[in-house]
Amino acid sequence: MSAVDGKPGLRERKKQRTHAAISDAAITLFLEHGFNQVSVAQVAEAAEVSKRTLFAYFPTKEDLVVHRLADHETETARVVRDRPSDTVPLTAVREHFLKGLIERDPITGLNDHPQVRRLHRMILDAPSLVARMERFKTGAERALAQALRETADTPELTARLAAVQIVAVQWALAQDNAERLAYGEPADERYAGAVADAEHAFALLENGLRHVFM
Amino acid sequence: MSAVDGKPGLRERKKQRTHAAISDAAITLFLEHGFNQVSVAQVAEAAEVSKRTLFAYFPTKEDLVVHRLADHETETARVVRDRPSDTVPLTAVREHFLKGLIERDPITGLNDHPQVRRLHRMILDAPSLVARMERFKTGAERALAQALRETADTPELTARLAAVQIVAVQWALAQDNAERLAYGEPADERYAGAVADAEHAFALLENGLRHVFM
DNA sequence: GAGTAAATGTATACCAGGTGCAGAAATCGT
DNA sequence: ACGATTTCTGCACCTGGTATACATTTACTC
Repeated sequence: MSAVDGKPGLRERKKQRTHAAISDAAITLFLEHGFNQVSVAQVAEAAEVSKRTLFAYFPTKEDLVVHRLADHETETARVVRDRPSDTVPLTAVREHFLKGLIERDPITGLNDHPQVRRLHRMILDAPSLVARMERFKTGAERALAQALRETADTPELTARLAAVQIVAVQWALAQDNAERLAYGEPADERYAGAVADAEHAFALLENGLRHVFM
Repeated sequence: MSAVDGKPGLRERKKQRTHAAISDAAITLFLEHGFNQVSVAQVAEAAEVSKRTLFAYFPTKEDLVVHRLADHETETARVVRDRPSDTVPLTAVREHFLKGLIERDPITGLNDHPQVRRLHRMILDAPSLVARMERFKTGAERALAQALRETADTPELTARLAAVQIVAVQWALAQDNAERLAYGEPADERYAGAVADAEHAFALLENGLRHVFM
């Protein structure tokens, strides 16, 4: 058990290689033929691994795709936690999202690299993957609610309400961007609109729906 | 096709009876033994129907449970559409939700009848059912966004943003109520708190998160 | 460096949800 | 009552996922 060693040990390295091999084989096949058109058995064969081993690394077929986003699940929560002490949570989240737009972070929906777009399309075409993304969203809500409670000592319910609103809005923005790129609009061309929409959305979050309806 | 006849025809009636028989058998078995512990084959047998026929009526196992909520998917959208002309959408939704609390509408999470609570628990215990509920939520968002666009001519993106916020908040409120009832709190005792929380939540929607964090 | 315990991997058989198909049975219009 | 049309059924089949029992590899100890 060499946990803090510089050398992770052969076993560990081999595991990582296998993990990557399976994941790569999966993504490659899925992108080429579609998620539902490729069976896990085929993925296992392409990765030169038994089906059972595949399921030892990835609990479900969907995880073969979604595990790459695992870090993003707690991203917003982390942003809130790590914000400067003179910054209010919502501002930190907005700044982070705008930075994501600049960097064309795929999670903002504003990345038009063919790989990313094909991945996006693949997910939308597979209901089980869409469902998985929803679960992902729920996880983000929970993490954010906890971060709000702990760093802005927001009361329980308020934290949950704020969290679901913030996550839902970010998600909607990203979906809107991705949708437009899927339609063929280049990211660079969309950028200005994406920023404006984000500003609008976060202003809505801050000021409420009052101004919309009245 | 006798759609408006008094006589629906034998075929139609039989279909409805079969539909109900399958659904009832499913719910009964699921409540008794748990969703994952009962196979669709068992449901089919209990309903005296072939497995193939079962899937002709319900596309997936989850639908055996969720089809009962189908109407609720567009409920908020309907409320917005049918609101009096001098009422703003958010107000209509709030009033409707508060009315739901009074009536102990299960969708508000404030119904503590044993049947309802067991159903709720059953759903939470089955990941695939939870996933299905999320999809349900997404449907509600879309329907509401459209209603907002059409009856309050809210611009596309704004409508979507408002819709996801409203749906998310209602959902959070319902979940919070249901959670407390699951904990053993009687609905009548919870009622006052539920109303206060709902008012708080809708005020948040109206006035924004500004007052929370600043 | 040999030997052993622990961890990983494999083959095989199995279960459950879901679909395709061919034909039997019920319902409908006339 | 009769043919046309739906609906139901049984069966075989595919796929995702799991259990079991066994083989292989790695790591640790002396």
